[in-house]
Amino acid sequence: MESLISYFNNLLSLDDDEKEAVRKSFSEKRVRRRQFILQEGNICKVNTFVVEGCFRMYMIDDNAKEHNLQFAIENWWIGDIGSFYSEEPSRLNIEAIENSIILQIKKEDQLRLFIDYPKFNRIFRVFTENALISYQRRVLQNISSTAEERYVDFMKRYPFFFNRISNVQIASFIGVTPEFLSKIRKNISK
Amino acid sequence: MESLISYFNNLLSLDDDEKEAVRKSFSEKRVRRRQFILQEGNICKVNTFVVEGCFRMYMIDDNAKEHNLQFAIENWWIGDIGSFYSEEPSRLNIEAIENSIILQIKKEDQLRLFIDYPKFNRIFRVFTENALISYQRRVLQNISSTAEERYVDFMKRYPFFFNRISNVQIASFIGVTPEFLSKIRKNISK
DNA sequence: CGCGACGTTGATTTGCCTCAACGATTGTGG
DNA sequence: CCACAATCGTTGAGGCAAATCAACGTCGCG
Repeated sequence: MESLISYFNNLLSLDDDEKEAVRKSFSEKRVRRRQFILQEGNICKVNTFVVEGCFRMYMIDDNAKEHNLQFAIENWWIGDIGSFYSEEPSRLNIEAIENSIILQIKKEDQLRLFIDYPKFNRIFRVFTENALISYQRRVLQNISSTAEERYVDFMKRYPFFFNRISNVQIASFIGVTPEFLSKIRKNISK
Repeated sequence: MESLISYFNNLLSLDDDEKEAVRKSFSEKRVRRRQFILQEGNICKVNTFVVEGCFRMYMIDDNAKEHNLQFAIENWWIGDIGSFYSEEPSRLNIEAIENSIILQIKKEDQLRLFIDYPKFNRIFRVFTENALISYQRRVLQNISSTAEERYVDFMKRYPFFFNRISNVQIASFIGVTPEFLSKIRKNISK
């Protein structure tokens, strides 16, 4: 829990009331590798902060293929924000890649936090802006780069995923097959 | 200006003070077709609301090819949010596709608005969330759909762009060449 | 009028996928 | 602790989606 407090505190310092509100609003949970915290068809009712561990969020398409939209490790947020706000069933799945510890807040508690402590409005606005910026960059990259360029950029941008996320998962994230990623890697290593 | 007031008012009703603050914070501008409101290398210092007209935001890649990241028409926002917040030079261009009328707010005025009238924090948070959701969907679509599926979805989602944005621009948005889009259209019309 | 953007078509090339096979590693249950 | 299954990473042959390049008619605009 204290890791979340200090995460917030780094963005915008919190007073004791606000810290206490955070402690009351979030609840801790442990999940094992391969467990799901969201499955397709369900409404995403919580926003999740990763204290320890690793997750992937992905969609299954009509041909039963999985496409990773996002990973999340320590101090990252994860959730289907579309389903969370619209309260419609999600098309996404969120699965633990490692045994993990998370902190979750329910929608109503988050809204309450925004009303009672406006500071969190600002914090979450900034957080959403940063996510938006990174998705924008990714759209641009998808429509303008080759698979090799996307892979090189991925490794440069997220070096800490090395040895933590398999190449199968990385391939799915950058939008190629594992076989082709293998050929890319072979090609680069020369 | 009143179109912006009623845009805000629809999301979260404004009192007279807040309306006045909006009038003071934004300034109106007219731009002609082919004029730029942001060019690569400059810092994006303003957030823009389109009152009338149409814009496209695009990147030029190393092979001098243009890639449209976003369009904006009446009641849409446009700007390079990454450059706006980081104050680093933008890699994007924003060009008027039609003669247009816009309302712009400078970064410092927007921050002031957030501080003086917290309601705008919430409004802009919601606006950013919606943008994030749509970029997420686009990333997923780019890594999971064929060009034809992306085109069909584009036309269904944005039917009001029909006859307003050329196929060259649409092709660039969905990430294909104009020649291939032409073949897709031929194929669909059967 | 003439020029430049647009939309289209065809021929060719290429980036990436599909399918099949294999050894190496990991994990799991008996 | 071993045996077996499952997942992973890799390689190769063949195929398909989309890019490239070139050409041409149309249209709006200066």
